[in-house]
Amino acid sequence: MKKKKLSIQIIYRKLEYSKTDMNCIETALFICYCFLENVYAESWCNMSITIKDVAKQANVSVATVSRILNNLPGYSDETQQRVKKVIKELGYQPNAVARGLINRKTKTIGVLVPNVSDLFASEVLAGIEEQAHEFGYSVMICKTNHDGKRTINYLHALYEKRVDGIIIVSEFITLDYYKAIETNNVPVVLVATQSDYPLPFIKVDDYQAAYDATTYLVKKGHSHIGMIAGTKSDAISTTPRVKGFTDALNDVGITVTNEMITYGDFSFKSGIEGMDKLLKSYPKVKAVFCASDEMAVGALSLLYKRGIRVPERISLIGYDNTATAEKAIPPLTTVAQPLYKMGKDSIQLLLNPALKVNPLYPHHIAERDTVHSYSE
Amino acid sequence: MKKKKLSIQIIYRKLEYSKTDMNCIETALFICYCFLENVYAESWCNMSITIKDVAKQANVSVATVSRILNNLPGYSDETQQRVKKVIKELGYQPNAVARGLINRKTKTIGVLVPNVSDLFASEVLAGIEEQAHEFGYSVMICKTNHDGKRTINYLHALYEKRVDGIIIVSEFITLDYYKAIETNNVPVVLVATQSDYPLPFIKVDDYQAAYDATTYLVKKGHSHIGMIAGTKSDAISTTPRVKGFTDALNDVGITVTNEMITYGDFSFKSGIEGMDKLLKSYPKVKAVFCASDEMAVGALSLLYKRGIRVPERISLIGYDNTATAEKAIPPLTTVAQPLYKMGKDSIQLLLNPALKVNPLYPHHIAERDTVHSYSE
DNA sequence: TCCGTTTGAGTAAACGTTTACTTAAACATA
DNA sequence: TATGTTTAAGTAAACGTTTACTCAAACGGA
Repeated sequence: MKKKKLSIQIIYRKLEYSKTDMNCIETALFICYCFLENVYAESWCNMSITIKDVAKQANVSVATVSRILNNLPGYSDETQQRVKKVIKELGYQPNAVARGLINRKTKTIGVLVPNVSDLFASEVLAGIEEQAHEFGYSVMICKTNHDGKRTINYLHALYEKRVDGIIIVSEFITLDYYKAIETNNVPVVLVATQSDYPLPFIKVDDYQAAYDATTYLVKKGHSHIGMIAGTKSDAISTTPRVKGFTDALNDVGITVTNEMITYGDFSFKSGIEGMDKLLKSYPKVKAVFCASDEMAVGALSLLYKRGIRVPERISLIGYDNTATAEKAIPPLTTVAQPLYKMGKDSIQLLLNPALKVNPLYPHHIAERDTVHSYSE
Repeated sequence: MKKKKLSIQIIYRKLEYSKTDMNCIETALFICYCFLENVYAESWCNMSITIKDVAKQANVSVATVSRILNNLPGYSDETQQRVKKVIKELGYQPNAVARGLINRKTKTIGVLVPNVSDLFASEVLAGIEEQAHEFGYSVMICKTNHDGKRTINYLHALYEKRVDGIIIVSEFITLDYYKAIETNNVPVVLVATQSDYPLPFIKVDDYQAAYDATTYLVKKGHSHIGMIAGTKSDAISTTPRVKGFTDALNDVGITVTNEMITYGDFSFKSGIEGMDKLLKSYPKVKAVFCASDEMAVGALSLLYKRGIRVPERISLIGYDNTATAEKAIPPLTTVAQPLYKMGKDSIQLLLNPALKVNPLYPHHIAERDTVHSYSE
């Protein structure tokens, strides 16, 4: 224990600095104690075992230990054995923070996602996590709640933490976001969204998928088809789907009117409301294309409550093929997106930008029991 | 561009080192180029703006800049203004890695969770993320898949990354895990699980909750009650619930036999199978207590397929009150756990271990439409 | 034998912060 | 006028790695 007189000035500074510490009161008291006892002890810092300790114990330089840890050449078998033994004995764990500082690589990637607790996002997330783990990366999640300010904050936090890449799921890229992305040159990949700014992305062809879903209904003999679309202002997930729906019907000679489309926000609740509105605005409706499984299940719920049989009276087709779809009663026919795979692949693309893949992922219709067929 | 002759030795070493690099081929080629051109350029390291640049630009020392950044005293208003202006102009972003190295705090916490894509875990996760964000922490997710080896790997990875705390959700703590937890002195909080090892936790009283759910059915006039339990070996989530179920029936004079209980794994599919088995082993069954909402929905599905009306013929009560419950048809009566709040509070407990809260969180029965009442 | 290469190391300078300690000037008090 | 305190800084040493460069010994070929 080193002894040293602490001057008033130093005590003052110490107290000021200690304010930034979480356990400020304890620290302050400890410092006061040190002052009174005229003792300056560094005993409160609990050092963990570093590469230096290993080096000392094994009688080699830190460079050698580092080389052994990183499988670089430059040591004899004997040295290696000795060092590895010491590492095990001391229970040495390398400090990834120090490593990150010098390597400028943190082996960490950040994920921005509107919501963690919905099945769409969490399925993508599961894929992301899986692939990241396989590549030895950790993933930081940031729940944006579709809040612009929050998103920008997260973006900055991720840059400060020096993540090696960022994945943005289902989020519209504003100019602000893009500016932040552009200035920090950290790779970004978009999943289930797309931007006019030049950013790599992975998503399904929403227009085509909507077109196909609608055509599917037509092929099953439907002609009075309505749509419960997503958030009206959403240029990524609503506009193309509405257009796909409209075009598909136009192409078979059906004119789409306003009464046939209602807008929600992709949620269960908005599915209930949307179905209710649709029933009023378009009473002849026999089949409904819902822009999300959640809304489809909401619709299902309302129809059940009203005693309207699905698919006998009204057919329903969803979008996403989340876990909800197969668990619905009756099981929901829906447009399937390969969410898990999209998540996995986004990591691949992020870590290997050279990899030029087709950003448009294949969709298909998962046929279950909510679409009635008149065709045979 | 500095010029310098590269010796063969150095080239050799450089090439060896570059193997550790992701883009090894490019690096190697670049080095070869340098060799051929007899040029040694450091141009490939893209430096970002550091505190030194700010200091230089503002004509102060780095210490002053640091103090300003951290709101510590020791500078005039004028200096502060000048420095802040420079910070903005240069777009300086502090390096959290360097900060973490010296502070031994990374403002990051790790979350171990069996699965990200189920509603139970993701609801807890949402709470965790929310509270962490409010406290200025980032969260790293680790999907364990209930795999012991993978979990240990994650634990080590988190320690290497020097997270400030770890939250473990729904995972049984093996001796191995505990050893890892014990040696690294990083705080840990358990959510929706519990251990014989002395670790703080937050969960619902499973025994009592199961007891209450069963009693609820009894009070509604049921006497032929079955149970679809979880994984048989699960001492945390199955044993107490089975015991609660058994005790509740015993207490009203009903003897519980093996045929009245079937075991699954909490999943939708196992709910289907469980219901099927139960129907055979205990044909008189009129009400079923399911140990998860997923299984309850599975049961619902099977009953629907068989044309068995819920709740008229068979009543169902679930467990968890995940989002599935309210979206089921009919909406599922279930035992509600405050998952989101448990997630939020786990962060509070982690960051403030002094906080001595009751680890047993309140449950209640969310009454919906799957339990028939004979009582009036 | 001489010279170039390989092997098995070591030394020390980064990486970008924070902060302990120092210092000079200004201010306050007796 | 001394003396002590406060203010507004600066200097330099950490933090725990990686790695550029150095070096001596061993080796190999002509």
